Amino acid sequence: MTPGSHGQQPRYRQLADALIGDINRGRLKVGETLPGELELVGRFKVSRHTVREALRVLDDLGLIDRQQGIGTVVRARQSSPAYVQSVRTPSELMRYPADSRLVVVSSAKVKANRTLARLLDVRTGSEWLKVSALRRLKSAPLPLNWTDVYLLPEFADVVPQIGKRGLLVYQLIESIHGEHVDRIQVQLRAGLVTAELAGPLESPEGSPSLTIVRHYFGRGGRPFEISVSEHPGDRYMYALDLQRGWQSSDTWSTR
Amino acid sequence: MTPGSHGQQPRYRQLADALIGDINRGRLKVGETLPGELELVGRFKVSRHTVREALRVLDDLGLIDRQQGIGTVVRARQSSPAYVQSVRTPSELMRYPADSRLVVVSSAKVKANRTLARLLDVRTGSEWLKVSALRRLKSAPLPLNWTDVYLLPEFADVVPQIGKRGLLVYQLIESIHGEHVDRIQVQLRAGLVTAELAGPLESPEGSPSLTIVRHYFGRGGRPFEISVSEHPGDRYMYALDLQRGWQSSDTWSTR
DNA sequence: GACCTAGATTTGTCCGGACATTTGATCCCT
DNA sequence: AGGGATCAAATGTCCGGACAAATCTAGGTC
Repeated sequence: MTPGSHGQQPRYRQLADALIGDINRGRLKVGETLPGELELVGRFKVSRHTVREALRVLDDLGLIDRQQGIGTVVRARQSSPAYVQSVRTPSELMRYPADSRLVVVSSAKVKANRTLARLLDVRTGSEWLKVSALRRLKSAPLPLNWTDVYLLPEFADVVPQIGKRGLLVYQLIESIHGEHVDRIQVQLRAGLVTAELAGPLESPEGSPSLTIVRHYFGRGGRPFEISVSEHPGDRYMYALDLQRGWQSSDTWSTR
Repeated sequence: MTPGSHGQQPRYRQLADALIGDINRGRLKVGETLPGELELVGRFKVSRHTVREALRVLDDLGLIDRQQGIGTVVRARQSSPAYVQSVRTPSELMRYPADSRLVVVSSAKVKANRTLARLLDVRTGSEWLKVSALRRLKSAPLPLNWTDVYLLPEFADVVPQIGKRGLLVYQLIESIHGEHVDRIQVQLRAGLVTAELAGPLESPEGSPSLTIVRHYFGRGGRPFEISVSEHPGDRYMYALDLQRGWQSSDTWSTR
């Protein structure tokens, strides 16, 4: 193995690539054990450190399992990509109960500071219109959730329509501005009801809350709307129902 | 640093934990440069290899950036969720990170009392085999989640295989018993780390936790496996990424 | 056949060393 | 003031070695 020349990969990467190639081609099969470290040392004329660095690359890709005393076992032919499953329709995914109402509480222009930029995964300093709203059910005394919607400022004129036409915010933007949602990214994580939201949500500060962050991307690949919702734990559950065999009727799917 | 005693962490992990603690506490601040490798060698009386192994742990957690000629810069006070789950197919939906291990902690027969029956959405009085397990990431010092798996008693024989063949529990049942998953229902809600789980999860009691309940239904429409997982809030984020236009290659879909 | 022990195999951890590469700072010359 | 060369500092890569720990297998004994 001869690195050191210009543009050549380090030895450990060359070895990693060779092993990955063997696995991808099926020469090394899932379930099989790789040659031991010492054997690879002999075969490729490199140090054990180099071999271990190469194997670590495969490990990071999820292609192999290493275990002391046992050896290195192939466990996937290809590293798994990060993609998403298909659902019926985004509107169904986003849907709240039919009898719920979204009531805008406030709106203001904000510039994304470092913390907000990280939360929204946008550029620090970028400007957004922040619309805060409370969703209530007619049938329930307590609010369902609190949502902060961040819009590109050019879509400010949809704010008066929010909660009024039975459409979701991104649908209002599609309807009024011709913007087209190409991709939606949804993140769910555990949060807590903050002191600030305890009042509006009528929930004890510090109680559990389900945080859902949604990014709506247009054709150009940039997000034009981002929403952050807090759902007190006892009032909201996010559910998926998967069934083998059904083909989604919508054109939404994983990419 | 004195490892070698029973149950003690390797030196590189002790050093990693010390540095992580400094970063989490703010003693090492975001944007600051860590002491160089040679300085850490001198300060902690370990080899440069050990220092580099420790720094790799921080790197894997997303806490630091290392660059040749510049140094090691702190870039996050806390690690981003240990795992962001984005998926292509339902089987991937159920998958956890490539380098995670599920370790069975206990198993016992239980009869569903009223509370459990409601949680599991099963009949009160029905009998289940409850298997408790902890999932850990190789690359993360803290456990990812705690899972209670409830199985029909007739599938008790798969328990010794759990965590051993790289298969999910329902796949073990399919493989060993010919049971067929026809439908999976996934529910996400906000929870809290209970007193009981604070120890095993190494997370403060009362801190937020993402609860995921999964029901696996067979052809007859009855659930044969139900799992309840608790993920401390700072270690897990559930993500969906939807894109218009692509057709899923799998036959699963929502209904 | 079951059990126990010893040995072999394999990866995990740790050490010390050396050189390569990258980056930034400093100094000198024009 | 600007540009180039040099040097120092830092991480990246590679080597060889040693011992620890985990696992499995073979052989012997009961």
